Amino acid sequence: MPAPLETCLSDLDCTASSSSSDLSGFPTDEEDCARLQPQASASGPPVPACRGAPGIPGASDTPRAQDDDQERRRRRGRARVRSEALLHSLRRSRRVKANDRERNRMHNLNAALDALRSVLPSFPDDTKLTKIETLRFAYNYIWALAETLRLADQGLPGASARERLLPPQCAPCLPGPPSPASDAESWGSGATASPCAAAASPLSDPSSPAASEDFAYGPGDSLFSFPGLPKDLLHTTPCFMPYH
DNA sequence: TAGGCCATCTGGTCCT
DNA sequence: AGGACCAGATGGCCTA
Repeated sequence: MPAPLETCLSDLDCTASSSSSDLSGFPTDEEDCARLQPQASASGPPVPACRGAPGIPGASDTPRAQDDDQERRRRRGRARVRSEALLHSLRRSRRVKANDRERNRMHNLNAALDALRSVLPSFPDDTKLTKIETLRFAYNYIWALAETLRLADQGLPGASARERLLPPQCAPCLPGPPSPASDAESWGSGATASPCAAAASPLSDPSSPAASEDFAYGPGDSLFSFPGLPKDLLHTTPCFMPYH
């Protein structure tokens, strides 16, 4: 949305240039004051003395004096425009700097999100998790990995903990190292694309993120999106749920 | 065309 | 004072 900024800056440039450069050939305000009000400069700063010019006795008595009066008024106007432009310019430059920092900050934040996406199970090339999906997915992914470790530590006999933890159709949902081919298929871009969405399992662990009101099970469409997801729907996706 | 997502700008607030 | 952080506003792009 560069237009407003550019417009603003160009406006500023116009204002600043028209006020700081002497287009009409008149001297600066300070010069005006020093020259036109020598009696005032002795008792105070030139500019305030100039502001008081209309109150000077006999200032508008003659046509010549009236011209001078008008001229002073014009110069005061130009001085005010100049000082306002200066202030505006200062604020403007600070704003531009702040905008730049903010942009950079958001870029860093996005880079961090990209880094997070890169360590999550991969998706088809043309699907990119949104920011909120990335965060929710990461939360659940971490929870699932931790749960896997926890149950594995309990020393389940026979099949591996991974196989014990998940129904066969959900095994791909807990990937080891991200494998684009298989994980892309298993995660898919929507709930219906994932085999995990087909099976049902009771939600038995209240500490599961799946039990939280604010988290989804993973990426994709309706099944994965909170809030407002019906509780019974929450219980239909076994992925990342404790499974016994 | 409506809705979702995103980038950017902006002003306010807090912190150093 | 200046920077970081935050939330609201706005407009562009994309998709169903």
